[in-house]
Amino acid sequence: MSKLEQQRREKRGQIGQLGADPYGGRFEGAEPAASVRGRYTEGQEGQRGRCAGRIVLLRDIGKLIFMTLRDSSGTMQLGLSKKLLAGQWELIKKLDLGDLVGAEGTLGTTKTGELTIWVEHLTMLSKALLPPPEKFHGLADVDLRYRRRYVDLWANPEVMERFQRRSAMTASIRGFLQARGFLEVETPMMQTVAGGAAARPFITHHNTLDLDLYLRIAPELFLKRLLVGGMEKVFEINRNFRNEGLSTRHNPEFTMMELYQAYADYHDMMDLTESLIGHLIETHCAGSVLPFGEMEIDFSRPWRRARYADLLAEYAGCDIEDLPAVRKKARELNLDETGMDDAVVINEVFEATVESHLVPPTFVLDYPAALCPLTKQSAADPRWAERFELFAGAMELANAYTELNDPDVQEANFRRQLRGLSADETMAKMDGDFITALKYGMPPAGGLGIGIDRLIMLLTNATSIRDVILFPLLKPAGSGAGPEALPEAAGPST
RNA sequence: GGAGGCGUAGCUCAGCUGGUAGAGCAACGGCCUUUUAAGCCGUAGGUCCUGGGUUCGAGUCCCAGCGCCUUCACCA
Repeated sequence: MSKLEQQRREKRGQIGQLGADPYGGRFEGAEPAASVRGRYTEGQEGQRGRCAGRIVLLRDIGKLIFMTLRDSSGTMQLGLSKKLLAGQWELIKKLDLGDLVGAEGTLGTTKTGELTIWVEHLTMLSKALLPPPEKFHGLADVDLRYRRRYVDLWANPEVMERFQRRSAMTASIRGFLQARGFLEVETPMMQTVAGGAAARPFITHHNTLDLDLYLRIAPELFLKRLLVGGMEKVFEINRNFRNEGLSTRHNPEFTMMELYQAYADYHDMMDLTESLIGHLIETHCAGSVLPFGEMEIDFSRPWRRARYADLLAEYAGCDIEDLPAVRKKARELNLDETGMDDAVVINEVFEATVESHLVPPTFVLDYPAALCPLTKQSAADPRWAERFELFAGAMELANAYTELNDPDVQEANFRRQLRGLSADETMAKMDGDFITALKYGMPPAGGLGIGIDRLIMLLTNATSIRDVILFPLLKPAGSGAGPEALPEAAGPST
């Protein structure tokens, strides 16, 4: 145990001896600091304030102490005068940076104009045994910030603000969809067949049933069962799990919004996507041109809609129908195209040449049908699937299509995908019950998936997905994980 | 998994061609009733990520490992 912690433990004991509970209790009627600030009228006598929060700055001038209290809304200065608080002065002298306190008193300003609660009674709410990070630089070590997000959130106020904005934005998404008649549902996260996307799943096990289960990689096949069941507009916002590499754009568990609308198609989904994200930007962002790292992204509507084949011609310089030319381009890009399906080669070239250019929001539409086993082919030209992906900031943000509702074509697509692939790489595993559902008749429908974490990244200018996920996946730290590792505290599981 | 970078006091960081470990903040003692990164005087605080090796001598050089960051690979 560090010396600093020992000192704080001693103070905790002394606070108890002074008759105060170092861990406090119910503290009624605390008002957010920002709200007090908002209602304060200068010069008007008799205004009172009652706040609770963490001591983040402490200036002890002897018989007068100033503290800066932080709550989730902002900060409030406390002025503690020995004259006003003679009965509590010994207790007040035991307070440390990081402690949680409540305070009530009259509001006023200091001669430098800072709004201050001139405290008449102070309540001890919780003793911090560990010292907070440095007051000016905050917690800067990236590893520590993720591992101890509970410190990061108040040591770096912009972190708190970003997650508050994330919460407000997801609330807006729900409101937007509910206002349009979409029903929010929850479908299984543990599935016996991990379908609806091409990704390696996590495997878990149910003991009583002695059953291996997969954490879902997508909710798609269950949401479409609900279309069969008669829910005409459904959505789900929830976690997907993909057992793949980590990057600034990938976390193994991530939040996806998927929605399905009966009797619609991918053009409807494009319009819906544009108005949903446009609405979020209008509601939660300053203007429609947003900074993103080194980039600036102009979200002014309407957004560009470009055909996949046209973008390939524009940036790769080859005709999607001219397969030898596409393969030649692949070799120029150092892609090993031997043994690859034509459609896969095309997509590799697309990803290598086009995606990095898609900084302004761009709908890429009409994908090669072979890449889209769950998508309805274009009636006009079956080589293309009625699918789009939305890119912004050179990042894939959304994926949508006109849903395939022919059970026989769906089953054939599943079988084709299963062929020649190893079990853990299977692009879409056969889901017999899903085929059964389709045989009862699924309405023609448009479906849309939006990666919520990536959307929040773009709208809050976070270039790493870890900055929009409260607890991103990290390897367990070694012995240096924390001085507070308490192996003896591992009690029985609950 | 490959490549590059980083790991030093509770926190933020210095530490040169190898020569007994440094600062600021935080802490402790003292002074101070309008400070706001408060100020002044004094004191204390180290598994230099871990383990090997080279050397008279390693925070520094070499090897291996661990963790994080970036990037590539993987990735509907």
